[in-house]
Amino acid sequence: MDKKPGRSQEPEVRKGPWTMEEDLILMNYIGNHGEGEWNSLARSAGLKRTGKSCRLRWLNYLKPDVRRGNITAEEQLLIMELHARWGNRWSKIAKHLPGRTDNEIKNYWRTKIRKHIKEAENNPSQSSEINPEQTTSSQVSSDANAVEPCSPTYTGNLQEAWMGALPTESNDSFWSVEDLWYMP
DNA sequence: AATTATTTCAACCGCATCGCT
DNA sequence: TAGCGATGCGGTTGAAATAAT
Repeated sequence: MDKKPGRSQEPEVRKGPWTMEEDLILMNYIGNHGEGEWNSLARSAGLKRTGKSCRLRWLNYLKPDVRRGNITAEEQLLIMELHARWGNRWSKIAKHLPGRTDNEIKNYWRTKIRKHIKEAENNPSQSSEINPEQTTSSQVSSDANAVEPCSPTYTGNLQEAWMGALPTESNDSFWSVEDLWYMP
């Protein structure tokens, strides 16, 4: 797999949290060239990151149509329904939740829903709010069967795309992605 | 106010799959 | 068709944030 590109000199590879500067570089590069060919993208953009890392950062965080903020009750129901159907096929599930990433859904499941299941098991009388075994197919089944993933293709104007996709409750903590789009 | 425990989530890792030669 | 590189996916980790004591 991760083959060494050069035998003689090992390229420096950064790991860990992305800096604002790296985010900017990645966004600028993708804004100009589009996404894809992640390894060469990482090299050409001058990022000391692996292509994998760039892809993950873009898809899970920087991409304009990534929705941030709380999972809604509808989304939660949908996640439970789809998980009951497909199991841990997070990317498949994510395709039915526009703007949500597989990573986000996976994390959400592991933290919130599993916790509720555990609580429900310990306390069956209070388990009415969330019950993953009780699928609510009437609400979501038709939608789930129509597999129409939102198009990830590069449209050429990322900033417009981002503005259109801005969540209304985007008062998230720390510096946010929208801050980056307005940087010179 | 300080310390400890718990939760959250961004990012990494390894494996599987795909497409090209 | 085997070999190889690129990409995608799911599991896992660990640092930061938050809650509890």
